[in-house]
Formats: sequence, structure tokens, C-alpha cells
Amino acid sequence: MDSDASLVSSRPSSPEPDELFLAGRNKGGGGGGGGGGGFTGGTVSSSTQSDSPPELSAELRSAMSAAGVVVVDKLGFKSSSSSASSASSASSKKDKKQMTEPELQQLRLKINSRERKRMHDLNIAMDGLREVMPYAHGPSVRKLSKIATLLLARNYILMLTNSLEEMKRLVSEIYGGHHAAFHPAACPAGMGAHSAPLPAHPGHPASHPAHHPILPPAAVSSASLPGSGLSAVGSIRPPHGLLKSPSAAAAAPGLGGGFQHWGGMPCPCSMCQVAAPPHHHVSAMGGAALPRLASDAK
DNA sequence: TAGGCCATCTGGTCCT
DNA sequence: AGGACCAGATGGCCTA
Repeated sequence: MDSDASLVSSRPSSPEPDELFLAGRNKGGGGGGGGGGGFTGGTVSSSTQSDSPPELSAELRSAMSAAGVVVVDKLGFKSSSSSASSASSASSKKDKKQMTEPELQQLRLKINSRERKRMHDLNIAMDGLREVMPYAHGPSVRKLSKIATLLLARNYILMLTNSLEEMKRLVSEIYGGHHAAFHPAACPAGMGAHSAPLPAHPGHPASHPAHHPILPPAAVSSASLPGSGLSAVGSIRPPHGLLKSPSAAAAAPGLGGGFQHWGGMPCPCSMCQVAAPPHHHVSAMGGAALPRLASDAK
């Protein structure tokens, strides 16, 4: 399944395979700057690596056709890579030195396209992760950087873990004695198959904090999870370096300084939906991270 | 203009 | 042998 990366990738700069292909390179040294960070909601910097000299492409084409290689129009995106592989199969790595220049170029192109696809797939996965993160998505909000996404995801997971612990604790408190009765030891998850008994937070403001993904783990664990084992929350904070600028942090809703509760979006949690002061989640998941995400909700 | 983020190229290594 | 994965290099775009 050649998940054509260009399909989903939010990266506006994802180059069209066609134009990519012969964009060739050859010129020493890496390459050619792909499209820059295509953030800024809409700014499409489609400057693919077409910086390579035009004559190269022509040269490459002619060389290829001279070598009997059908000049490929489509990238070797798996499906089409077969065309390239025909050339490379004829000349394997082992004869690399004996390969003609066009053959080498063909091989290089094939490898490049594979790598490109790999990275595109990675970006798609990254986008998928962004989508499920408690962070305001939208055209007006800047996309999370990769590192920010990863750090936020980590914190989010830790947060959810804390919430689970907290809920388990509450359940055991509420059901006190009988808890053991219907929570056999065989139900390590604590809440196992019974979702009903959950005391939906009403009237349990104390429990809420632990429940919110945006709250700093520190606050959560210190407040309600004395021995949850996740108490070393400080460690889940992202490296300070990610907080590029104080101003950014301040502007960064919900992350750095005054995260405006999901960056202006309604909190999906049931507690907040019932009644929630938009700013009880002031601190950040991990506090620092997310440099630019909010800095411009332009 | 510097710094951050990103895409791509490339060569090396590991795995199937 | 071929593909996946990785890390370094390079260069473009964007923001402060």
C-alpha cells in the first residue's frame, strides 16, 4: 500500500513526485532544500529542490534514455519503483563501480525517492499524532513542531496515566468495602470492564486536576497522587530549551505561560463541558515546550 | 540577520 | 541483494 504521502501530509511543501524526480541533484552536496517549514497556516512554500541546475535534468534524461532506462515520470514510490529497480537490478551494489553514470544516477534517484517516501510517511504519522493531541488545531493555529508534538504527546500520556490512577483511587474510595467484591484481583486495570461506576466528576473538583491533560503533571501528582509512582513529574517536562522565548510562552495558550485552555478551543473533557472556568488550566503540559504553536494564532 | 524548523540528499549500517 | 533506518550535510523559508 503505497500510502502516497502527498495525500495526507500536511506539509504543503511535499513536492510532487513528478517534479521531484528529475529535479535531480548530482551537484555535490546534499541537497536541495526542500520546501521550508510550511507552517503559517497556508503559506505554501513549494520551492522544492528544483534548485538543481536545469541542465542536469536534461542531462539526466538523455543519459538515462541512452542507457535504455525509461525516463521515469513518477517517483519510485514503491509502486513505480519497479521501473527503477529494473535498472538497478541489472547493476547491483556490488558492481557499483562498474555502473555507468546514468545507472548510478538512476539508483540514486530510486534510493532518494524511497527515503523521501519514508520521511513523508513519518510526517503523516506525526500529523496523526498532532490530531489527537490536546492542542488547538485549526487553520489559525500554527502547527506543532515535531519535537513539540513528541514532547506534548509524552506529557499527555503521562497525564492520562495519572488520571487513570486518580480514577482508580476515587473508585476505590467510593465503593470502599465492596470494591474488592466486584473488582477482583484479576482486574488489574482497576476499572476493567466496568465503566459505569465511574463517579463522573460532579462535585469532585479535587479530582479534576488530575484528569486534565493540560495540567502540569506536577500539579496533578502532587495534589492527588501521592504515591502514584509518577511523582517525578519534573522529569516529564520538556527541555527548557524548547521554550524559545518567554514571550512565546506567554502567548502560548496553555503551554508555556497562559495557555488559554486549549488555545481557545473548548475543552473536550466532560468536566469542563459542564462548567469550567476557562482558566483553571493555566499551566502547561510540560510547561515549556511548544515554542511557536501559540506564538502565532494569527 | 540569526536562529529554528524543515525537506531532501547521501552514505553507511542493519535487517530480511 | 534490496530495503529500512539513521545521521550528517545542505539549503530554503519563516519569525523574532
